[in-house]
This record gives sequence, structure tokens and C-alpha cells, in this order.
Amino acid sequence: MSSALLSDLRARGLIFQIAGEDTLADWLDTEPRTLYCGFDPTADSLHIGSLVPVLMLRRFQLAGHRPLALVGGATGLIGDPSFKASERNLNTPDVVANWVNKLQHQVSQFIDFEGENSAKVVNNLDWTTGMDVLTFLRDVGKHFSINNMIQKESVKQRIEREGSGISFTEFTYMILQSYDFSELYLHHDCGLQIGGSDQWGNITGGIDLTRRLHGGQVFGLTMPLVEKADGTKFGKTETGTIWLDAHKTSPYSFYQFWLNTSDKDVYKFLRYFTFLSVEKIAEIEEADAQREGRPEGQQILADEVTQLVHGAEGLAAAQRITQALFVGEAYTLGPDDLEQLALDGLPTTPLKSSEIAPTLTQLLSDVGMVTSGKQVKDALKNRAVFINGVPVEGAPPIDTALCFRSENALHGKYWIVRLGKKKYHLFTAE
RNA sequence: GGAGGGGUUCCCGAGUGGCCAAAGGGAUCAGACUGUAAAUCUGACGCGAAAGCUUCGGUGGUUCGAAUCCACCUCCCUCCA
Repeated sequence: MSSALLSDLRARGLIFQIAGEDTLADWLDTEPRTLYCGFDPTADSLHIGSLVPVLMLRRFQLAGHRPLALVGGATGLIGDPSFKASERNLNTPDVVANWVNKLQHQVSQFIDFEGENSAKVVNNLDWTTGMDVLTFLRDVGKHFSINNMIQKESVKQRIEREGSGISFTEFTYMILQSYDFSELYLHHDCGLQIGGSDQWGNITGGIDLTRRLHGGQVFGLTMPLVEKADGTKFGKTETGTIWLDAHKTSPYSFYQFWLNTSDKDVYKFLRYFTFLSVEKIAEIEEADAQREGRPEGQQILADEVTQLVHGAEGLAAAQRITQALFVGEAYTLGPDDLEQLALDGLPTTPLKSSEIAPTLTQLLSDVGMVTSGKQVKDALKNRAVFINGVPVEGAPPIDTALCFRSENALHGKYWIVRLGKKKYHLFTAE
């Protein structure tokens, strides 16, 4: 059945490279196996870049294997140099420890901790923190050849490129991660490490070390980097990174992100980010190709992924807002509906008449709709600013008191400001 | 420790005394066209409604005037020891 897993992954395009390809399918087929994937705390939340590996763990678990999610309490203190253009700043131990906590919790929601192949979260700080330098150098470092390490593609650009460089600290990262694999092999019988394609060098390092230290034969599997057809970076928008934490990226914004996926990417993303079968996705693609006009792929993608990350409630909230703003006429909603939208996560700001910003440009940049007043000016020129559906006329400065009068409010206290086609903000009278 | 090269606005990268808020590209935002897609075209892109204000690693200095010259400091890179 697991070779079925591999062929499904292959059909999804989720396999980039495999170490031990000849025997991996057999190994997976004979009995439930343990595998791991590492997540380093580089922020207080994972972002959608980590979603592919996280979901990969789940795919293996659904196929009957046991996933370990490793949180890099130790490696997060060092910083992975793989394919990074420059050295990064070190974060303080207490900051990293705090992030570790958050990641543990976050990763946990995607894998199942019940049943026979229950998942486990481990932290590599547990086995590195007590190790002294000499032991590390003699027992671990001795197995690594510098000649070999500097050959790795992942650090080559740092070593060869003029104007950059790599510290010993970051260079050592690979050894730490390799040691993780050998430890998990020893104590958890973990025989497979998965990761993004940038992790190939680190993974093969771990495979070599495990063989040298324990004579164990272990496997590695990497997933392709998520790339967009237009070549721009996946997972970033004007607002910045798309986080998995609902407090950092609301389910609504998250949902909108997927809904805005390009046609060229949407079916690939369905294969990457959902558990819909490859056949089902092919059907959707086929149906979209037949249909005139707007395809359904984005809708399905947004529904599926939002459900996975934010649950049924988060999805429902995101859909309610989307429905109200983009499908219906938002300014025909009743007061209860508007309250609900605010609760659902539509960006909302109460207006206190005493401390309201005097100009519209200032107000909109204060609430984060735009990053500078210039954008508002630009939008005004294009008649792209609307309050409750009515375009705002004129050029800045525009008096906010005139814009937000109770006469033009919905139900006496609501104003929906729209800037451009997609940005909405709800203001309420206090 | 020695010798040399470098730190420019989100990123890359021009700019070597006034014409510089600083070329060009990318990213981003808005408009048109569309389907909340792509491509294309248009506009914006340090802050400010404007007057104006604040930027070119840091601090001082020279000058009527500095991103550009000088001094010191700091960080990075290359080679040598």
C-alpha cells in the first residue's frame, strides 16, 4: 500500500529527489515506518512555505506511518545557511524558546496523536544541549569531511560568491541536523527524513552520519520548492508573508490569498496543498477547461486549504466575508451581518469622533489599508475609493469628518471603505 | 597582524562636489482590459494634502553647496601572515 503512497506523491509532483530510491518502496511496504521532518523556529509562526512538508507528514501518517515533527530548538539558534544569500542574525535563546513552543503547537494540529501510528513532536535541543564541545568534535565532527561539505550546492554560492561569506557557526548547521537524524534513528527507529529540496544536502549528511555511527541504512526524500508560474516568490503579498497563525494572517486573508491563485498554478497547488485525489483534481481541471469564463479551481483550493489550516469555523467566517464583499452588495447587509463580519475577521476599526485622524489619507494609512498616503491619493485620482459603495470625490486633503457622517452610515454607524478592487475595511461609530 | 576592495532608497544595482529624493531593473500598489486569474498598456513607488522635511553604514570636518572630498569609527569581502 505504501508504494501506492509513493506513486500518489509522484503523481502530485511532490517528489523532488529520493535517497535510496531502489529500496524505499519496499521498506515502506513491509511495515509501518517512522519518518521525520524538521521545522526551525525562525519566527513565532509557520508560514505557508512550511505547509507542503507539514502536509507531507500527514500524508505519510494517513498511509499508516508514524510521523515525528522535529522542532529545531537547537538548530534555530544557529541558522540554516542552505541557499541563503547571506549570514543571518542570531536570535536570543529565550526568543527561540518561545517560538519553539508556538511551532510545536502549530505543527500538532496537522498530525494525529492518537492511535497506533501516533505522531510525536521532538525538539533537537533535548539531545544537543548537554553535549560538550569536545564530544561533539570527536564523536560527530570527525565523520565529516570539510572537502565534502564545501562541495554541497547549498553553501556553494555563499563560499564562491564575491561579497558574501559564511561563518563557522552556520557552516556547522549541517552537522547538527545530521546528528538529529542519527539520534532519531537510534532512539525512535526513524528511517526517513523528508524536507524541502533545499534540505537535500543536510539530509544526505544525516544519512551518511547514521551509517557511520550506527551502521543504519536510512532514507531521504525531498519535495520541490513551490514556484509560481510568473516567477515571483510564493507566499508573499503586499501585506507580507502568509502565516498559518490566525492572529498573524486572518482566515479571511488566508482564504483570499488562495482565491487569487493564478490559473497557471491552481491545479498544481491543488495537488500540493490538498488531499483531493489526483483523479479528482484532473476532473476539476478538465471541467474548468470546458467552461467558459471563471474556473472553479481557485474556489476549491481556497476552501480546502482554509479548512485544513483554520478548520470549518475559520473557513465559514472567511466565506461569509468573501460572500458579503465580493458577491453581494455589502452595503445592503443588516446590522447583525455587519457585526458578524467584524467578528469573522474583516479588518475593523472603531472611530472615536474625538481622536479621529483629520484626513482620509492619514486615517487609511493608520489602519493599515495602505502603506503611504500616496496610494490613497493615487486611488482617489482613479476614483477607486468608496465609502459604502459611493466613490469619494476630490483630491487630498479630504476631511474625514465629512466622509464619516452618520447620515451616510449604514444603520447609523457602519462605513465600509473599499480601496481598489480588493481592499476592504469596516469602520464603526463608537 | 599586513595589503587591497566594498557598505546607496524593499531587493539587485548606477551614481565620484551643484542639473540628486538619487538612473535602470525586479518586487509592490492603483487604473484600463478581464474572471478577485495571466499577459499587456497607464500611473504611483522616502514622508507629507501642500509648503516643506528626512535619506545614500556611523560620527565629526572641508565647502556657499557632499551620496560624492578629508579624518576617525564600524561592519562585510578577497589575498597574505
